Amino acid sequence: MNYWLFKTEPDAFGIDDLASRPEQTEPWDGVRNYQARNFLRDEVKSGDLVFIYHSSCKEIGIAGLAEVVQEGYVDHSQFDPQSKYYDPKATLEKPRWYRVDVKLKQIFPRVLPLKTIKAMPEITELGLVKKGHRLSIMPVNKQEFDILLQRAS
DNA sequence: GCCAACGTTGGC
DNA sequence: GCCAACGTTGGC
Repeated sequence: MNYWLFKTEPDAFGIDDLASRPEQTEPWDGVRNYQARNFLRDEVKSGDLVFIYHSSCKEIGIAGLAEVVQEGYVDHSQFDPQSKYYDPKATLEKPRWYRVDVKLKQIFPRVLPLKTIKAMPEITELGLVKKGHRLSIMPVNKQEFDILLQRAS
């Protein structure tokens, strides 16, 4: 089992949107970054646990926990000219972009702020606190996942 | 394949 | 709105 952190902008789609339809799964689509794509296509597996991270908003930080319920499959928005995620270079034979479905597990009592995470001496490997912090899908190692989960709960 | 120019992300 | 830190594009 692997652990991940997915970013989202809550003004567009946040943890409350995940929560509003608890019986359904939500597609994590629109990821258009190759490194993140590789994770979604090859490494994110059913049953993996995912921190939901809110970015570009008032309360920046980890807002809750979700579980992967459908692992990597082709993101069809890449073929749709009407979609803002349309990619003219993608073809049905050679799709470029993939997505997964997740289901909400838990909303944390309060958002665990980025500031707090950065101040935690145990958290050194997490992509958020390292240089290349712009990736929208990033792995979290088990040790740091456990520490963050405990701190957030 | 190099790299300058340009675009995007995302915290502040 | 600023700007650092990337990622992507395209000419050569």
